[in-house]
Amino acid sequence: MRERPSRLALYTVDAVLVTAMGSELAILLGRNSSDRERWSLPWRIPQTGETLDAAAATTARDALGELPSWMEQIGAFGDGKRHPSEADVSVAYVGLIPHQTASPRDGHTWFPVANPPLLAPRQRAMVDGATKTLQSSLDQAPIAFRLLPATFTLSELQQMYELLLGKRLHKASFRRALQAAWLVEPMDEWRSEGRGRPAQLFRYLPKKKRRPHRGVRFDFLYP
Amino acid sequence: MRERPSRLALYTVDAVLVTAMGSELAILLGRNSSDRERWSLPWRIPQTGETLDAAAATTARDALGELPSWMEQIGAFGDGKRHPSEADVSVAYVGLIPHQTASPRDGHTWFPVANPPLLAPRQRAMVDGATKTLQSSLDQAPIAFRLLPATFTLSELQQMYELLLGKRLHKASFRRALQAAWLVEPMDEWRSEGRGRPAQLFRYLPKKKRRPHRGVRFDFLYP
DNA sequence: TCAATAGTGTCTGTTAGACATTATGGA
DNA sequence: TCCATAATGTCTAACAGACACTATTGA
Repeated sequence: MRERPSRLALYTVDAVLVTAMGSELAILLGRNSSDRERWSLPWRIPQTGETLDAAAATTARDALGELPSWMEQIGAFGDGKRHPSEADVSVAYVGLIPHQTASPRDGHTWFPVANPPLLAPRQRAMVDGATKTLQSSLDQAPIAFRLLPATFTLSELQQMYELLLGKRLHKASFRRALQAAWLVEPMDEWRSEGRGRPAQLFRYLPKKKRRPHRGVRFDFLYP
Repeated sequence: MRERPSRLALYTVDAVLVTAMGSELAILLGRNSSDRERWSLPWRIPQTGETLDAAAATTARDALGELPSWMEQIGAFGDGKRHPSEADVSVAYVGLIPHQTASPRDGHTWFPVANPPLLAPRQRAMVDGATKTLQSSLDQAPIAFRLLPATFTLSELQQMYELLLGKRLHKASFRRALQAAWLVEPMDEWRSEGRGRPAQLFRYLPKKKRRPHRGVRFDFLYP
């Protein structure tokens, strides 16, 4: 059984590890150390001198056995909600796991992000924050690419975007925008998936390009 | 002199308070408590039971005498860099101050954000994070409006956007997009600024509108 | 052959930016 | 009057979405 956290630890680092399973996103949960009936996000009390980013990476590796293909801090959570540790504050990270190749360590399982088991309120907030972070940085960082294997079809890429955005996208528009962005390179491979014409495989290989200049957006509804 | 932080405090809450002074952004700094020759961001050790948001608000009020018109958490900073307190980690917030009406408390002064005095490395990173946060949520939240007084001209609003974005904007396009967003209401007042035709005053009053549906963007250059 | 999916060409309505023009005050 | 700024109308190129069509496989 995991050792009880020291009373001196006033903050933890928690990881929301996300992968795509079929047509939905999944997060990795482990058995709660104090109550084996319940589940919790992987977390860790940083060693002295350990950076936050390093602690998050270690947390992910301890739970998964491998490092996420992409990690980013979500923020600090601590609005009086309960946490498996006795820490006042938890610094949350979101991490992406490319395929579902990784075999979680003992006691860890993937759960659908839309329908997780009961979590401590603060961890519940972190999961919500993770999906929000992924959506909002979807067009600023290669989130979808980091959730896919090294080679993929354009339909798979579009489905990943649709999964992350929670809405359908227009096929021709999607491919036009993708081509203009110089992000993928076609391979000399095709993949046949049941019936229908086989799809060409691509890999993520961003090339130099001019910064897209967009106009101002006023996308907020209310204060 | 400010009391020395307790050795038990493992994290602080720091506030990056931003206002617009003329043609540049400014941040509020106070004298460092241990070395009066140096400057630092306002910060605070949260009381037990105090939420992070509440601690950030209190930090701002203690330094300014008033609450910011908008606050948001930037994230947790702690990559081994030094901080005026002995905390391992600092949770940073950015706050907006509408005009420069507020008179900072003793020992506090506004500094240009582009050219601040020497800061502790971790606080320097928080200031950079603050401008990045403002830029990236500029089209998701009424940042520019919260930096302006209650009534303003459209030129002032555009100049605020240009200041935050660091680039010039097209006047006609800016006003078209603004009108389509139903965010401002014209007043029955005009203001004459030196020569030229007087400008009509507006106030921020967002109205119901349909969510704008945008296509996918691939705005990142490299991994 | 039909069904299903990949991939592309064309059209159209919307929009961002360029440009020009009018409006209205102060010097 | 001239000049500076506000405010707006028109044109054009770019682009997003709709639609239709071709291409290529398995059943």
